[in-house]
Amino acid sequence: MGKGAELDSNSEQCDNRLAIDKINQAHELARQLRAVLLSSSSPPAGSSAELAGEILDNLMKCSASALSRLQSCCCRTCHGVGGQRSREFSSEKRGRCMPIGHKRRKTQNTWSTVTSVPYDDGHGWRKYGQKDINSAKYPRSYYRCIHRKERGCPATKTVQQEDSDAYPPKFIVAYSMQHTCRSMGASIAFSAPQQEASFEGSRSSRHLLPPPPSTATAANHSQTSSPSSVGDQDDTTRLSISELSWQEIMNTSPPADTWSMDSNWETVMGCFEFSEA
DNA sequence: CACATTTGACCGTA
DNA sequence: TACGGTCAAATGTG
Repeated sequence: MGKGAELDSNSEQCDNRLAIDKINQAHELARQLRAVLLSSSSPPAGSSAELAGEILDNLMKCSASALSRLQSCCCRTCHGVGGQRSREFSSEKRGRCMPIGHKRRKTQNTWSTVTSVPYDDGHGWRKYGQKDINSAKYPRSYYRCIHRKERGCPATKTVQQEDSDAYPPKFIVAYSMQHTCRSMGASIAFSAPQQEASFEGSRSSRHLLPPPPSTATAANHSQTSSPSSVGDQDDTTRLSISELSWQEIMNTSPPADTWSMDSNWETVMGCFEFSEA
């Protein structure tokens, strides 16, 4: 109907555009930062600089992913958020605009990352299914936000171990829908101490310790993050460094004389704050 | 007992 | 019609 919707749509496009610009900016900054880090005399394996390089790689991957997602997503208002599924409703959704979560294959509005620590991304997840996937060696596990009930948070993710038997094993984590449950006060949970690793031994040097390799499927490590996990942050931001918890990144941040990245770091962080708004 | 996970069935999409 | 995503009863765990 009318202009209201049109206005909303326009303003959302504006927001998306802003988001895209900001992510682009962050991506570029991350690229520069990475170059600075890696150019400063090739760091020894396992050093903080190397770790930072890895983090930045992930950051860049995630920002690229977020970008493509934003650019391809034009239907958020159409989908809305917080869709509680109902079978009654599902029968009448043949139209183009069906509610989210209705057994639609999620080729859109999803983004993924590859990580060896798929269960420790700062959100609480509850497993609701597992399936053997046709072409995959390992089953895929399905998780949804633990706040789905009380807050109607629509966020879901799937975790699937890559076919390769590499060690540490890599997991493809595909996220779908943004968290709408971020009310736990946190912006970025630098200080959130309650977040326990989702699998044994993953707290210290989590980035180097994979879940027990496996035959054990992803599901076997599905002790979900505790509900009191680190602040529910918008995934666009949080995902960027999902492979390392924020507090760990900060804890491992060496002094400025080692990294000389103060300004860049703050700028990068500043860029990502927009998604909190 | 409450809550989380497992698992088979159901159903929409491609 | 095969495949993938979700539901919900059954089961496990503390």
